[in-house]
Amino acid sequence: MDAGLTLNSGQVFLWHMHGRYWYGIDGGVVLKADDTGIVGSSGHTPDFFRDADDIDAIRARLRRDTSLRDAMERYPGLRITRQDPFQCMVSFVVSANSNIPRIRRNLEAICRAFGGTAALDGMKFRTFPSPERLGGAHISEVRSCGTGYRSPYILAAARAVCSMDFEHIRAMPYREARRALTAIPGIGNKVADCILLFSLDFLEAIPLDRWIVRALQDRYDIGTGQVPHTDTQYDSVHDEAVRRLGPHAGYAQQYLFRMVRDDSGKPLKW
DNA sequence: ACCCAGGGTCCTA
DNA sequence: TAGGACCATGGG
Repeated sequence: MDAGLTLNSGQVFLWHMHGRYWYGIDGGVVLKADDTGIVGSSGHTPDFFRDADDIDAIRARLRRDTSLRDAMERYPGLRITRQDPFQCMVSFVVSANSNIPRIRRNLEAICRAFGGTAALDGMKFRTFPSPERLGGAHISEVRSCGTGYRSPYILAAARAVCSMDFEHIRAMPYREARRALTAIPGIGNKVADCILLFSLDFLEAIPLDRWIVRALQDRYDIGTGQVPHTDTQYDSVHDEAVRRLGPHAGYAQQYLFRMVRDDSGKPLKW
């Protein structure tokens, strides 16, 4: 497992290197990681790097595809993360039409304004706020985190989560789970797929952003290369991609995303 | 002064 | 159901 690669692949935004370890916020706790996995925590220790997945079997299945074989050879240590669902939800609401350095700044501001504190290895951190704390904030307080027109969506998400059970969604069929999330204002299909893939164990979720839809068109002749604009278009592209890439298409998506970003001249920059 | 950023929503035909 | 405008903000 390559922690640096995984933590800098557009899945998480609140991780930093201190010394020879990575430290990151995952909900109410601080996690410590290296290439062996999670090696410390201020609280509980989740399966953040999805060690329970049979990664060899997943990679063997994906290797049947030429593009993915290339991507997996370039990024052998890349993994999907299993994040705190509420933090993941807010992260990708914030990500809409933004860029990674700014998403990171916005989320750090949210932790600073509303989050709790935790300590690990003698360092102090601000953790991610609870849904109740963030949902109880005033819109102007959220706006001061630099989140612009997404600010009311952040509040809507936090308040929705207060009367919602992520475990209930985790147990639903994929399409139904995605539907439950897109019922929340500010969460469309792409953001819902990020939440499902990165925090709720839906490995068939494929976040269809501008980069992935281009890659699916270029490499597989799936879709038009334009970002899907309606549910019908999104489902059509998603269904065809899963048919082509299999039930772990979410992993495939992450290898492709990393590769096309690196090859674009606009590599992921932290 | 432009254009773009891991989009979503609302309006129109 | 498909196409367009608009949305705040910061960087190149």
